[in-house]
Amino acid sequence: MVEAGQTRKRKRRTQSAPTVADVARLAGVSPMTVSRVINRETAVMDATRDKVREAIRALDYVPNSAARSLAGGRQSRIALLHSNPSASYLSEFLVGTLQEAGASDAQLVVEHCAAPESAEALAARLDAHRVDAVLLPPPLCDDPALLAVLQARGLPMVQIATGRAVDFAHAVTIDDERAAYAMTRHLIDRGHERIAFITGDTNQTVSSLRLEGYRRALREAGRALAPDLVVEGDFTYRSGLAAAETLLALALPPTAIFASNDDMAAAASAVAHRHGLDVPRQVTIVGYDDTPIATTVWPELTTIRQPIQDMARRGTQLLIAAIEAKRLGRAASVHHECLDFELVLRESDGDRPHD
Amino acid sequence: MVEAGQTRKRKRRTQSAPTVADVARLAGVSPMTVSRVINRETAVMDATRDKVREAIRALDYVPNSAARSLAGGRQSRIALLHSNPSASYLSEFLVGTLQEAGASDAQLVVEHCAAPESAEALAARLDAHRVDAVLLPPPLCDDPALLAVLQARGLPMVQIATGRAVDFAHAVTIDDERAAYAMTRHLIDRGHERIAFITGDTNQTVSSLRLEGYRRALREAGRALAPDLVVEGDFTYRSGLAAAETLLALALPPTAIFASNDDMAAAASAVAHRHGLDVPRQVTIVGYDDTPIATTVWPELTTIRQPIQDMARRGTQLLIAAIEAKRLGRAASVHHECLDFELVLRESDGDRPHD
DNA sequence: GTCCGTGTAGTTAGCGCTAACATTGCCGAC
DNA sequence: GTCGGCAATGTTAGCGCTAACTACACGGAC
Repeated sequence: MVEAGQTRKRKRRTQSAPTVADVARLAGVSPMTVSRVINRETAVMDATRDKVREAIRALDYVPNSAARSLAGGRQSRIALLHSNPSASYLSEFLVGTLQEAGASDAQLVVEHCAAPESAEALAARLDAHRVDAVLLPPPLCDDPALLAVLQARGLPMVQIATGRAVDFAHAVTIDDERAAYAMTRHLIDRGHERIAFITGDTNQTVSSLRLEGYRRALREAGRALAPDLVVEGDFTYRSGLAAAETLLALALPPTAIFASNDDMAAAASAVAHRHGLDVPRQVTIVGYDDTPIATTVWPELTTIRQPIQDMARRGTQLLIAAIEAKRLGRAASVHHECLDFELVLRESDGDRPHD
Repeated sequence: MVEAGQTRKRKRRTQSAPTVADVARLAGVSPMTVSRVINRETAVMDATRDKVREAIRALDYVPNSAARSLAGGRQSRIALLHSNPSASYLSEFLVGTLQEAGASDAQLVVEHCAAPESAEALAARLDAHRVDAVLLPPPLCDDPALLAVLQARGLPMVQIATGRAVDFAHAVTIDDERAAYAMTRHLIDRGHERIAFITGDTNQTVSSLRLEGYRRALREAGRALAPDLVVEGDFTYRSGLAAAETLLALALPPTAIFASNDDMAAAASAVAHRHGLDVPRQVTIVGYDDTPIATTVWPELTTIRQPIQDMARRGTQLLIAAIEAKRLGRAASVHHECLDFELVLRESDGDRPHD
C-alpha cells in the first residue's frame, strides 16, 4: 500500500475550532494582523480591521484563552479570601468577580479563612496557589494583620466595602455614612419623630459610619439625639430580637426603627408582630444591605442596596490592572473608588402613625 | 563584528517561574518524564518518580495550567445555568464547582436564565461561549424544554437535586423521600401525634417526594393521615405565613409542623410567636435545606442539610469526565448518584408538650 | 543466537497565540 | 533624488507543556 502522498503525518489537531490562521486566510492577511485586531491595537488600517472583523464573524471565531495567556506571558490568578458566613453576600460577589475574571481570562481561587488561622499560614496558602492579587470582602478587608502580611508580600489587593481604606491597597466602597443619612432623612420626611437605631457589630468599621449618618440626619433636621433610641446590636438576628424588645418596651416607643442590617430588621419586624403591632401601619422598620432575607420576610423590607456585584467587578478590574502594571514594572497607583448605593423602598416603611 | 556566540538572542522569558525543563534538569531526566510523573502515568519506575517528586518539591514547581490545556488540547468550559434566586444555594454551589473546576483547570461560566427567555436563545448563548457541558441546579434541572435543547446539541449535562432524573443526563441528588421520612420519623420519636406538613411548590419535582416521605413515615408508624394537617405552600416565606395561620387556627392544632423548606419554617415560627406559642416548648417547627435563614432566625431551625457543595463538586467531576470521554469518542455512560443528607438538630424541635 | 514483546525513557513537533524584530511603502525634508 | 522616519503589515520564534513517535534494554520463546 502506497501512502496517499498528501496527508502523511500532520500530527494532532483533530477537533479544530477556527484559529487565527483560519481567520487570517479568509481575511487575506497575516495571523499577526488578526491578533492585532483582537487586541485592539492601533496600528491597523480601518479597512483591514473591517475585513478581519468580517472574517471573525463569518467563522464564528473565538480566541483560545489558554493560548493567549501562554503566549502573552500573562496569566493572573486572583484569590478571593472570605471568612464571611453570609452566603448571599458571597454569591453576589462571586458572580461579579467571575464575570470580570472570565472576560480577562484571569483565574479565580476561592479561599476560606477560618478565624484561628494565622495570617502567615494563609499567605503561605496563597503562595502555594501562585496568587497574583487578592480580593478582600468584609469583614476580612479590615483585618490589620492580614493586610500587613499581604503588603509585605507585595501583593496587589483591594478592600471591598471597607470603612477604613488603607493607603497601600485599592478600595471599592459605598459611602455608608451618606447611605445611613439618606435612609434616616427618608424616615424624617415621612414624618417620624422618634426614630430608633440598632447599631451593628462595633468591631466592624462600617458600623460607626452608619451610626454617624443616622446622627447627622437627625442633627441637620434639628432633632435631639435621644440616647435611649440607639441600641447596640451585632448584626445577628438574635441581637436584633433583643434590641427591638428593648425599644418597644420603652415608655415612649419609637415609631420607626432603623436597623444596621436586614437580619436585625427582620428580627425587629418579628418582635413588632409579637407585640401585636402592624408593620408598617403602626411601626416602620427598615434595614440595610438588601440581603435575601429582606425580600423573604413579610412585609418586605425597605433597605439600602449595596451594588455588591459592581463592587466585585470593579475590584477585580483594579486588580487585573495592578497585576499588569506590576508585570511591566510600573508603579501601581492606588485607587479608592466609591460607588452609589440605592435606597430600596418596599413595604416595611410608612408615614408616622396618627396618634 | 563577531557574535558573542553564547547568548545571542534568547527572546522573552523574563519572569520565570520554574518549568518542567528546570525540574527535569534537577532530577536528571527528560521533561517528558516529569510530565509523566505529574500526570500520574504508570510507565515510570518508582525510583525515577521519587527523584522527580523531590525536584518538584525543591523548586516549588507548579505546572502552568494554560500550557497544559493548550498542549493537551483539552480545555473545558462548563456553564452553570441558574434561574434560582436563592443566593445561598448559589454560593454554596459556586464554591463547590469552583474547587473542582480549579483542580482540573476547567473554566466556569455562570449564566443567569431569565424566565421569559426561550431555551433556544439560551443555547445560542452557550454556543457563543463555546460551552462543553452544563450544570443544572434546581429548578432549571426540571425544565423539559431546556433539557431537550441541550440534549439536541449533544451537550453533557448534570441535573443537581432533581426529583426526576432523565436518562440522557447525569444526575446528582439526595433522596428527598427518605430525608422527609427521616425527619418525620424523628418527630414521631419525640412523641408527637399531630404532625403537620407544609408542602412546597407543586411544580417542583422534589415537593411531592418530600410529601411522600412524610406520608410513608406516618403510615409505617400506623398513624392516620389527617388531611387537614397537610397544607399547601410554594416555598415562599409568605406562603409559610398563611399555611401556619391555617394550621394554628385548627380546632385541634398540630404539636409539630414540618415545612418543606426553611423559609416557610421560619415563617411558621414567626406565626407561632405571634400566637403566643413558645418554640419548641409548645410547638415544634422543623424545616428543610439548611439555608442561612435556618441559623439566622431564633430559635435556630432543626432541618435537613443537603450537601450542596458536594453535589456541585461531584456534578462537575461527572461533567469533566464526560467531556473527556466525548473528546476521545467514547460513548459516555450516564451516572445517577445519590448523596447522603444530614438531619441537623438545632433548637426548634422538642418533645410533644404535656397537655 | 534471533526474534519479538514489553517496560522505561527520550525526541520531535506542535497546541494557538503573540513579542520582537523585519519589511515594505509612502511622505516630506534636505 | 535619497534618506530618514513613520505607519501598516509580515516573519520568526517561542510561551510551557504533552501527543505521538522512537530508542533501547531486558527477557523469555523458538
